Amino acid sequence: MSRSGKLASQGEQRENGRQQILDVIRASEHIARIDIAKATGVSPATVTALTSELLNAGLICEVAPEGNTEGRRGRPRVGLAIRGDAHRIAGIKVARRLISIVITDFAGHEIVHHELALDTGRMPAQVLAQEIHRALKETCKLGGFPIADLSGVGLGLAGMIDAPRNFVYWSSSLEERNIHFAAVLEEILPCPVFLDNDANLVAKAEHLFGAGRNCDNFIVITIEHGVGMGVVIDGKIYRGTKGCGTEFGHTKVQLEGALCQCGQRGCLEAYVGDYALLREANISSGGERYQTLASLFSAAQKGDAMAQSVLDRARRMFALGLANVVNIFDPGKIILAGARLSFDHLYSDRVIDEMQQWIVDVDAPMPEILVHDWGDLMWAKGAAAYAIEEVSALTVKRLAGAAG
Amino acid sequence: MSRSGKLASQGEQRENGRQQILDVIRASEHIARIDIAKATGVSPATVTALTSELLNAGLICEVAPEGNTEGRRGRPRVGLAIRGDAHRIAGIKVARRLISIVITDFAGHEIVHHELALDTGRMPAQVLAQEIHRALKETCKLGGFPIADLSGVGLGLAGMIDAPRNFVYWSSSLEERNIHFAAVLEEILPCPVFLDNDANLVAKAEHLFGAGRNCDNFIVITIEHGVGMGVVIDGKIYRGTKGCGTEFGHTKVQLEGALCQCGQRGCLEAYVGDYALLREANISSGGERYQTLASLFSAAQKGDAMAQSVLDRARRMFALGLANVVNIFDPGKIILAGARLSFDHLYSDRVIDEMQQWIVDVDAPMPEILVHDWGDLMWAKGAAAYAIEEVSALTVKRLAGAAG
DNA sequence: ATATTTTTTTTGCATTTCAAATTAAATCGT
DNA sequence: ACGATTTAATTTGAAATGCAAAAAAAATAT
Repeated sequence: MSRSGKLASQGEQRENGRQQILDVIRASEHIARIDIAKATGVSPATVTALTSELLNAGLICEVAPEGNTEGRRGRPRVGLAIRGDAHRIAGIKVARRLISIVITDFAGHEIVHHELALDTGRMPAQVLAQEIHRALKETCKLGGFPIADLSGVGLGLAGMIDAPRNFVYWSSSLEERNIHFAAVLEEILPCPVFLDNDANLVAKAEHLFGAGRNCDNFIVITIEHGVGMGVVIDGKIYRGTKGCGTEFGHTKVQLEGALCQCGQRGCLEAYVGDYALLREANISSGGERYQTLASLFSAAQKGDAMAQSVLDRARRMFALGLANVVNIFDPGKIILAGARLSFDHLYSDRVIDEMQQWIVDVDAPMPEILVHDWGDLMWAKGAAAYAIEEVSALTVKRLAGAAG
Repeated sequence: MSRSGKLASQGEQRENGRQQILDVIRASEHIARIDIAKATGVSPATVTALTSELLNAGLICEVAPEGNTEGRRGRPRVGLAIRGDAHRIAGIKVARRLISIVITDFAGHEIVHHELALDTGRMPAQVLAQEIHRALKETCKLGGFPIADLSGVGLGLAGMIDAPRNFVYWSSSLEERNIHFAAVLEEILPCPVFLDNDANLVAKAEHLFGAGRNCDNFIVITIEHGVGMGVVIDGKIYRGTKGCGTEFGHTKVQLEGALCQCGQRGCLEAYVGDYALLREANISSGGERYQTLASLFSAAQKGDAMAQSVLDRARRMFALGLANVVNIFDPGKIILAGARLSFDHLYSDRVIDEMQQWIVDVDAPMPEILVHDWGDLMWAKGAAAYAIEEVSALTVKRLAGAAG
């Protein structure tokens, strides 16, 4: 039922207002109170009241008015911005044999980053927690502040994760299944830990700081070892009922198709993932000719028909998967995120053309499709973005409790 | 951004409260004020205030307290229910050569229904509007009241429809493309018209009156001539950015696959739709052996290997499509809606088993999958459900404007 | 009859938002 | 230079709204 909002009790309402204004400020670097009022529909009087609370709490600060201050009549507008010093936030991504960490301020600006090799890919929760703790301490040392300064840690793991519950169904980095890993970490870290699937984290980062900044309905496709998807609907990550969300990489694109690393058959990932490409190419060539994607690409460019056909199939399968996503979600925007190198073969005009041909046709423009190349720290930054949002919410909530 | 609600201005807030309470009452036939308070978290004082407004407006009425009134101490609870007399609502479904109409009261109880043949399947908007007007007048006559008594009309069309804008991109019943068909109808009808895709309407009906009554996250799959899907997320129909939503039937399940009536290849519908089954069976048997689905089914039951294989493939494709929906949406419940007969072959333990095998695995229960057989009037009832909800919202909004 | 229990309504208060008025801080015009 | 004008931010006062607590209502239990 319920077409629009619920009735909110006074406290909640105020909390919502504060959070909403904080969000608007974060979405635009600098913004004057009058523009906050216009953007939110809240009256200027209320904006003044709410922003002064946020100022008091130290979450935002006044800055010089934006750009063309000259030539404007009237009282000059005062810019408001997130106060970076308010909090230090860590974002952590645990990959197969690597921990990447970014520490940012509350405005999302990077303070320091660090990477650390892991001996093994999969380990017990206690051990991984210790490794993370160690890596985090090292990173803080690099930044020149104690670990106790951190207000929150965001952590991205590959696997099936119920983020609202901070619960890991399964992760390729952990030996245990069904474990509250955030709780394990919180025992040795001095601040709250927020856990999520890595594709969702990238979506969060795009929404807070990236190509989705002024868009509340979009989809992020991540291509790394596997294929992931993060779905933002009405400004929120869509996670489904179990909280573990949207398994684009394991949607089936072929009945009884290729074997996937998840053990099932016909998964999209089993056609477009890097391991899948190499496997297919080596089977077709009857040997171990290709050790890296790069060698496969160059063979194709040199005209090797077999290499071309392997990449070709991957491209078409990817276009098909994307078309299905468009047919099902009708998103406003699709962001392909990842290290450009690893999916150059999957992003070309031919993919777009093929995809278009499979999209149910209406007389309306196709969703915008764009590539956002973040580099190696993409995942860690996403984790930081998530933690920033959660710490924001916590702080605002605490504000609501304390101040009147 | 914005994790939870927005700040609502006073009027909106009250409107939300009224709407929320009306929704709770509708969801439970009878309910006492104290239980509304418990269900919504609103204080009893406010529930009294809001319900008295709704009573004054004539939208709800007091009824005898529910069941076991004996043996309970204390002041007896007074049941509240939707006042059926408040409005008369029509739900209309235009199928290929048939208009079905249901007229219900405001509580969703059927008053009268009627069906009318159409000479042609596709026609100009003006002509279809006249036909609908005529059919509606006849139906009202059957019910013994003038057409002017109607407060709202819900209309379901097959095709691509942007419901919030009441806009038809394309419909198999209309010659025109890109037309505001609701506006055409409203010129000759005495009440507002609400237009939607038929699968969404069924989802709305399930949510208001059916198997989704106490569930805010579920998916409805409809199987008729084609295959449709309605997605309910957080209690609202998900429609995507163009408003034309979720084209499950045209997701691609096979690269370069079977030809679909939409002109594209590999659509799910082209494997499981009734026309697709007959086509495939007749091609395989090299003739025109099967005129109806029933004959194909009976051939399969008698052991005809070819017929079995056609049905078998449909079943597996359907399981694959369902699995993808589960992998992508992770819904709490899946409702297969339609005339049972037409998809008995698609609903069996084997489908569930195959589907399960393709669902990404977590240690959590599968979504509940259930069949809801509505009979022929399913679509029209769905249209009525939609109109009831919209008329509710309009009335509550008007209340907010008028009363204080 | 009186006490007890439970639901509903009333009362009074605290909060909150907004419109309108006011103040603040700049440029424009002469 | 100095008032007029313009625009932004703040203050003020009024209206609304939701809730806790108290009161009233309506039943059963003793």
